Amino acid sequence: MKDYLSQLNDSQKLPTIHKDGPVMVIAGAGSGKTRVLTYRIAYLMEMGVDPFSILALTFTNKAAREMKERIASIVGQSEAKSLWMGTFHSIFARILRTEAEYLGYSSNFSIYDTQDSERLISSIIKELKLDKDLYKYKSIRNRISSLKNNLVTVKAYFNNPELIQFDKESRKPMFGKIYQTYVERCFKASAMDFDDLLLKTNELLNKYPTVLAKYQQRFKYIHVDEYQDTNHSQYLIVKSLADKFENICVVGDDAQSIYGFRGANIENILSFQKDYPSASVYRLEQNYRSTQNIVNAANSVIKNNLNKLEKEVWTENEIGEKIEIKETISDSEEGRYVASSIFDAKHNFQLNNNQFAVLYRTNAQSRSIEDALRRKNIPFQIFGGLSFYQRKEIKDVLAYLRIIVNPNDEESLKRIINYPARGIGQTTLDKIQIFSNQNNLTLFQLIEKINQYDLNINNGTKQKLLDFLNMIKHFQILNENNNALETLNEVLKRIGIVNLLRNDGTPESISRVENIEELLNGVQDFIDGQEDLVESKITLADFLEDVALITDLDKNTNNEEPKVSLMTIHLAKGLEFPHVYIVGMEEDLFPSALSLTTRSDLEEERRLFYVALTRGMKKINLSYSKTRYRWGKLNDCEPSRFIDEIDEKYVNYNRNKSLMFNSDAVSTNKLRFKKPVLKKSLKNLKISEYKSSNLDYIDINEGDFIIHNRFGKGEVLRTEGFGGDKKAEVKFGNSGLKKILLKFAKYEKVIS
DNA sequence: CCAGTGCTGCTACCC
DNA sequence: GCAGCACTGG
Repeated sequence: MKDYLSQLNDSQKLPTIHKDGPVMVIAGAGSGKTRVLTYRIAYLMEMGVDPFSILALTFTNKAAREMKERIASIVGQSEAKSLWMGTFHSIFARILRTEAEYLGYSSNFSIYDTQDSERLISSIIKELKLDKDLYKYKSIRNRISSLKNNLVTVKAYFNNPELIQFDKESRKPMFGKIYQTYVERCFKASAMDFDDLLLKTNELLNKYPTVLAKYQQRFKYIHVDEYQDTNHSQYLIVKSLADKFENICVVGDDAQSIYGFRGANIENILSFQKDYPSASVYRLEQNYRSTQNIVNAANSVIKNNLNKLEKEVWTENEIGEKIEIKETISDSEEGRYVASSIFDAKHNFQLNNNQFAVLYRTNAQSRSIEDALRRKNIPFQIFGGLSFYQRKEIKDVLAYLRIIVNPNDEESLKRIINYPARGIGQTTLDKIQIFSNQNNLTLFQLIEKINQYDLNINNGTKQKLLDFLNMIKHFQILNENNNALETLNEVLKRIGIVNLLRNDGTPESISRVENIEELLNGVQDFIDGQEDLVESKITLADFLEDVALITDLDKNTNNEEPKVSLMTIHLAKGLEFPHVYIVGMEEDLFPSALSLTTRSDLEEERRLFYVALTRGMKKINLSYSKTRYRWGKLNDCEPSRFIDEIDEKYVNYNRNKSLMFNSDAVSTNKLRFKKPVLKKSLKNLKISEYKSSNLDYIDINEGDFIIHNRFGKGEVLRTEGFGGDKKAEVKFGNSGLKKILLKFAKYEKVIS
């Protein structure tokens, strides 16, 4: 039973069997920190600690699941099941549902995702008649988020002259009002955003000593993984929970702190010893993951940071291959380079696709890689970006489910009250929204009593509102007696969204139908995964909770064919791959242009590069391109400064070779701009300029044939107007008769 | 009321 | 390059 301890080296063993008191483990990349955490928890259980009193906070749900499985293999399935293990957000959402009443919430509260918050903020800005160019909803949301993560409530904000002054100076004096309205609206809708899950937990623990005592007593042993990435709000939660027993074990690596932008505070790890003077600090410095070349290269990079804990990561692994650096002339050539390099390595060394990962700084970069991999028939999987649950059709369907569980969920209601269209338009919506805000009713409550109020809405429309309401109520009753899958099926049948999309027939709507089918599978999977639950019925609320806090990494890919992984470096944290391609190694991209103003931001970018390098086990390929399309525009690029920071002993630099025999840049441009444009430098030409300089429309006349970029080939039946106003009525083979304004249309004339 | 179209602004990362 | 929004004519 105890032989798992023999799988640990001496420095891993010490924190593993250090049972009581505060423990900090500084764990270099690839040094086996997950192993320490897993075995430590297993060890505690063997020492007789009740699994119900062990809390482990991980960075992703996937990490929690995997850790649980490994613990289960040591101590047994049923014991491991009782552990409290998950992300901050999912653990505390669970606690908040149990204790919701303390905060004036009901336990069925909705969780607003970023988009829900943004939409709400947008509508508040509109409602307060503020200039939307000055009050940008995204930056307002970011500011609200960062205030919440620092526990600055609305009240605290208005008590703080400095904050108010700051917003005045940045010409947003009404920020406080927006913040206040936002918080009120969330509360009214019985909704919490992501930051609330932490903020309200703090509120719960601070204001209600009995609740605090209850959870302090329950969680006798607390573990926090990736401690360097906790923000102030998370830090305070952990601190108050651990205050009674001080059995707290945090694991992290300051060199891998990469979430400063969302409020993570690297100081949390740097000052652990101040918080717990009796803390034992252990260091894991032996890397088991990567070759010597990779470890040394990563060390040579991170050396450039000033703000760090001293440690030297080393390895006994083979020396390994040098890091390959490749220069390409365009982003599409970079894609082809990656694809053919993977192709060659696969065939030369008999490797599987899942041994490769392509990492990038921004999601937008995946495109050129995807194209190239597709052309080479290499299966791949993209993580992140627009995730499944953020797609429009999925959010629409989920909005119905959310309304069933929480009818006051305003963002969901606004989303679906007229989708699929049922004759409730903007005018009506405006009327009921204004009235509901003035009378402190939710939209749902207002519609219930719509006949009691004079809202200047005609009877036909009133009836439509009531029909909608009754449909939702019907779903609610249905949901009481059925499980999540049955309810979802009935909802889909009743709203007819699938047929609506099918009839549309466009490729997009077909893929939307597929996504909805996928959602059904997802519900089925969820139910299957919980079949051992005591209650036989899996409720919609359970499913929604899971969905709200799920991430792209969490999806189950076990039984599929092996694929190359594409993801941002942020997402790759904690993962490892034998072969890693880091693309887009260019100034202003990586390091990001926005990070260049302060030293600390630049250091965070460097840590990000450190994380990227240390994902690799066997081989790393870096690439940068001399030109790249960004925001639809071609830009010149310089190689990243980070390339030069790698000690040259560990690299092979493939510079400039491609320039001599590759005319890729020109051919790329030809592809992008279908017609040659004379006299203008191709490089800085915007697409929009090109569109408006479409001079061909003069030549189109009755009887001509054209090829339109969307409608395909068609015959011009007649024309009207002159010059820029000239329009043509065209009969298209596929799309029928269309009238197009020639100046703006994208088409070519067929020369017979 | 609503679908279709053109315009705008954005993108750095995520629970 | 694209999503989301505002505007317009039916």
